[in-house]
Amino acid sequence: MDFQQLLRGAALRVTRPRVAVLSAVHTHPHADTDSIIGAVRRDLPEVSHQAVYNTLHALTAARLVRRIQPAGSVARYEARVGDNHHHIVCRSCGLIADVDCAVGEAPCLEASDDSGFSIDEAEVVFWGQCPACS
Amino acid sequence: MDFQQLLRGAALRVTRPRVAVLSAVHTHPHADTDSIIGAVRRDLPEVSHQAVYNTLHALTAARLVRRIQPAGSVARYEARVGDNHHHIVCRSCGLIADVDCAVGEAPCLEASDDSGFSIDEAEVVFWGQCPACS
DNA sequence: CGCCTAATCTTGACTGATTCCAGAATAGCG
DNA sequence: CGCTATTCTGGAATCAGTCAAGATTAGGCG
Repeated sequence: MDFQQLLRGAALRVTRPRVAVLSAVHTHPHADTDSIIGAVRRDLPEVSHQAVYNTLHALTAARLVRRIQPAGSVARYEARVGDNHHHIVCRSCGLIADVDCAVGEAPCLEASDDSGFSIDEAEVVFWGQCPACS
Repeated sequence: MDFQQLLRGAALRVTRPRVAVLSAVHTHPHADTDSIIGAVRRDLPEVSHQAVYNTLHALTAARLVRRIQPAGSVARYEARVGDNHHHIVCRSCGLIADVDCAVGEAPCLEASDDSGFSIDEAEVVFWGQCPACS
């Protein structure tokens, strides 16, 4: 995966921290910011946490990563973008798994009554117990 | 609405803070903890924030209220329980509206592949712009 | 190739929601 | 009415995330 190319394609400057963050998100799907900082520092021990926060925001805005945040969790990031898939979260250990969207493009569901809102996305989170916890 | 009865029915002790919190959640759907503290203190100016946090947890565990927390938001609470409805959240102002679930009982959706999880709930959050913001 | 400037990064303080804790108050049983 | 476990108060602590100022650097331009 050519991360430099991905960054350039999104009109983002190529810096070591950014490449490392993008790489870490690809390597660790659903990781929280702290884990990403840890992963990045294995390559670049000097990166500040602020640089990682900045980068994650920039990458999210550029749609190179997606931010997910199940209720009660800190922010997590994944590199799988553009396919509108959903997630299963384990109530016990917090493990997150991907679920393909059976319906297709976002928004994949119609609201029964949209209260006048213009809807652009339907986010689905399944809750339950993972195999290890049940 | 007889809040004392609701509390007793859930085997919870009836205290002034609890009645006030339960009442506030009924009166202010989707309110965050701070708003609830404010509403409660209109009746009981001396209530500690900790009592409100404790009570909200107890009420949530007893299923007398439901906790919702769209990504990027603080915890919010609503008294509408047991009907598995969903929510629309405005990306601009954070306004939340209820959406009836078209499908029925929880979990109202099947995951295409559950990865071995046992699923008990499918939470749907629609994202868009509310009438005022669009 | 090297300069220049805006974008990015480092450092460190700060915020705000939530939790933790110890001691005082109280609901509700007997 | 008194007892005890539960709940409440007050205050400190935690933790993710943000803010801000000054140093560094990517990448366009000559």
